[in-house]
Amino acid sequence: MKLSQRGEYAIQALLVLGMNHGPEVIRIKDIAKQQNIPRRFLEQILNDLKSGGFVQSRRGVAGGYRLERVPEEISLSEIIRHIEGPIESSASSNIGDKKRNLCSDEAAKYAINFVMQDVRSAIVGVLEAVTLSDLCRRVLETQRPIENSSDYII
Amino acid sequence: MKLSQRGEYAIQALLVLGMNHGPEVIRIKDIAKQQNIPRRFLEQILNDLKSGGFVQSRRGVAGGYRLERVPEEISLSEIIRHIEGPIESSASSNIGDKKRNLCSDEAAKYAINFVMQDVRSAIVGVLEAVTLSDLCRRVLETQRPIENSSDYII
DNA sequence: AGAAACTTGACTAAATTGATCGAGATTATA
DNA sequence: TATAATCTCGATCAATTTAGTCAAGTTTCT
Repeated sequence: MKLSQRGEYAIQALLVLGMNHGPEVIRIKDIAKQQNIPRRFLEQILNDLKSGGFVQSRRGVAGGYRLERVPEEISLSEIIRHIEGPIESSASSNIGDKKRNLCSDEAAKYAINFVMQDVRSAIVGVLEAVTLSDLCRRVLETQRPIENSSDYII
Repeated sequence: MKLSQRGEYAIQALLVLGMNHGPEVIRIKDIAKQQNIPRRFLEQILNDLKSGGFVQSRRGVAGGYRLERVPEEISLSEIIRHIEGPIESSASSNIGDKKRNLCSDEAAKYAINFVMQDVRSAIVGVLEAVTLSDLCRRVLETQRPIENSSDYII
């Protein structure tokens, strides 16, 4: 399971918007600079996120982007599903559930697909449980240095 | 998580060898025909599986392939890891565990990567638990029709 | 009016994937 | 020993996907 560059950029951008969640918008340029994402590419991605209902945009001079929903209600699975395409489905063959009279390659594919469904469920299970807000919290923890103990203040 | 064609073919081929596990070898040609896999492509794949220690080969007129290990001891995770490359790793960035003084794009990537590690663990967890022999059993169940009940025998 | 920003759709380049091919090496067997 | 059948190895090719760029447009603030 590898996240595409596009997917990673999308989450990074949402993370920036999540960290600065509020009424004001943030410019593409600033997100691109802060996260080191090619600006033109990011334009595409944000546009895509907009059509997915994740962000709102404002045009014109004071324009930019903001989240359309609160970070607590955006799960990673939604984001990835929208950017990378459906995680589940991709049922390699369109063998329904008949489970009978399959020639041997169909039988093999069916068995393989069965396991892959379990894999996909496991993936979704993890991603479903993580929200944008969870990610933001983790970023905060990461960025904020020690500051809690063992600093000798005379 | 999508299995590449190559990966699916590899498992199909191993499945054929697993279903016919024994001292005799099976020809590429037959596997290709039975599973409807392009022969030349399958040659590549079986060669790769050989270098991975999954199958043995015999050259010459009565040549072919057989499993190198018993199907009970070959897990899907091993197969996929060998064919598709490492599932875990792929740590997008080489940020160790320092977790301090990261600029904001590194902090974001770090947080994302953290979740993706969970995803990979979940994937491996599922695949680790399924052996080639499990898959063979499922194929048998699929292929063998009803025959157990509700067939009125006068 | 003009500058700053998002919007849209086409376009290109590089990487990956799926597949094919030819020539070689090995081995049973007639 | 000749030969046909089979695996082996490396190159090559075409299609697809991915990453990224660009130009021309629309909107909005001042």
